Amino acid sequence: MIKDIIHDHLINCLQKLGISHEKDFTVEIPNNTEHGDYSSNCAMVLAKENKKAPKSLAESIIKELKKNKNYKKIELAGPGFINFYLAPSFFQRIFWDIRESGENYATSDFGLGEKVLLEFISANPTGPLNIVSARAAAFGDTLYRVMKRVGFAPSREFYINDFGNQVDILAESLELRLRELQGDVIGEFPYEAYHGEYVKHLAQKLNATEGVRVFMMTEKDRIEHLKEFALAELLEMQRNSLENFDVVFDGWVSEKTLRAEGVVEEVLSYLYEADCTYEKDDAIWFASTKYGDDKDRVLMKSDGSFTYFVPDLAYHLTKIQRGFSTLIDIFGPDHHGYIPRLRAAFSAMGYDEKMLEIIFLQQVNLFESGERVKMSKRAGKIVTMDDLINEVGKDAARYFFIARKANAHLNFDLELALKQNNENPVYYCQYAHARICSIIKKAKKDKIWPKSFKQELLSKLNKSEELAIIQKLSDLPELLMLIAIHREPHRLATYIEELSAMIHKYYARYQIVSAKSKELSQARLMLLETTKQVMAIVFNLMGISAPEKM
RNA sequence: GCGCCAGUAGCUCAGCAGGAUAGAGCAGCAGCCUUCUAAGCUGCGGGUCAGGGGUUCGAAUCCCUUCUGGCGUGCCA
Repeated sequence: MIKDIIHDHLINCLQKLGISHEKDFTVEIPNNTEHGDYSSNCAMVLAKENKKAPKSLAESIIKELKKNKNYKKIELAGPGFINFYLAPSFFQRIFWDIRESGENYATSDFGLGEKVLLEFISANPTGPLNIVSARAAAFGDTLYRVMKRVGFAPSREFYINDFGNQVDILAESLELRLRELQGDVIGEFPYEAYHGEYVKHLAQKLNATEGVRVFMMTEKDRIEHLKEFALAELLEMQRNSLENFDVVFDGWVSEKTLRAEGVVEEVLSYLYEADCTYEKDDAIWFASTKYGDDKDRVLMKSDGSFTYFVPDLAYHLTKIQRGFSTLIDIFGPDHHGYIPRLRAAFSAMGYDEKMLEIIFLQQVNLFESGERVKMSKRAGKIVTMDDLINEVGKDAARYFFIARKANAHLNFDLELALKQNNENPVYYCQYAHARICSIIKKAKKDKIWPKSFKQELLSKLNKSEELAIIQKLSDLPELLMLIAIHREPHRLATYIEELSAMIHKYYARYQIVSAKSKELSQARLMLLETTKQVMAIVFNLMGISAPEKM
């Protein structure tokens, strides 16, 4: 990476000059192009420890730096910045490296194979996935893809909450719908029950295959049977929705199975050993306040059943037991009260709570015609993930979900996502890719596309727009590392928009295919071909398609 | 009340973990298709970075505080 190369040069010079460099300094791309291609603050940062004025320090560093031919110009500017203007040949060499890397460009072993578990969605299996789940799916999956590319060993998991109250209510709701179908008068549908149409559909399906036989079972067997049926159906439904969204999980972990395997008891015994449990009001409590929570939490309710917390904690324990050293939970906006107790339990069991990392996704508001679309889960009036994908398509949905940072509310404009014009950033970016494809097609038709691009063509790429595109391409490896470290996939969207803008402008300003000389055309085609490849890499990370034509 | 998150152009949002004159898209106005896709490009206007204090060479960015909005504060999940 260019920044690293410059940073290394600087360190070299500092050592040669005997300048102490305890403090870290940076090399960055200035936001003002008049400040060079790259800029370093090293003279200002190191001034104090060397007891020199920033400017005089900078002057001696620059004198030494100028011996290197990679730079066209090096300037001292402002309060002591060192600004670097790179020689075109330097950019051209960088570009050639990017080309040679091909599809492997911007892969690295940066993550050192660290096992990271990404848990996301983990919605109740009691209905279709909603749009917050869709956001979580896009976010989690893209983060996964980026982390994998830069050398982590990430894994995606979905925790199935297939035990307990909600599932019981689901079974009861199904039973009522079934009885309805068989002509029973059931009166008003209970408030707490699941009102969604999908329950009726399940009932119809079951009625068609099993009919009255369901009611010949004992009540206990019947409820179990209904539960199993509904869970299997709904899980399949959720899995399908996710597949349509190009999100595939590496593991689906069932709460019910965990309970059967005894992990829950294991967790309880650890908490008990840590001497942080007690009994009160017929319930068993976890003294989480000992570890920073603001109130103690119930582990076992007075009716003898566990709270949601205990099996979930057991699940987290299995993550550690399976060798994951970083556990990332991607939660919806309504769970942050839950974190202190999870952390407290980690501490109590002797694990470093820093292993546990929580990312909160804020809520999603749908807008249509400038009006907020109101949703009500209780009344079964929700816009589901499937609805959204059917309406705006996978590409637009994934793009818009990724384009916002996690902890910001997301206003999803349905009309905008549907627009096939310049107002819609998804199309803007995909169009840039399609444009390149069509230029390449034309070049092949006009027979100026070479069998292979010769390295000598590089010197033809010297327009400022061309060098800027190369610089942008060269940013990607570092960007992916930053995205992985800071868990910020939204930066992919910013990147692809900037790159796309550069391509559209380049297209408008320069003739590619019928440029004055064949060599010049080929040089530009070479640049575009590589840009296309880099764009495809980014689109793939975002899980959206890279269309050849639009 | 307490806790978490947010507040940047008319709107939707970036801002590279402290850098130089705060950016982009949309909306508004004015232009550009006999030429590789006009789903594009060019130009113009638009800001008390919610307010106030602090830290330092330097703050939208870090600390404190006030205000506004969202969410949470179950023996629900």
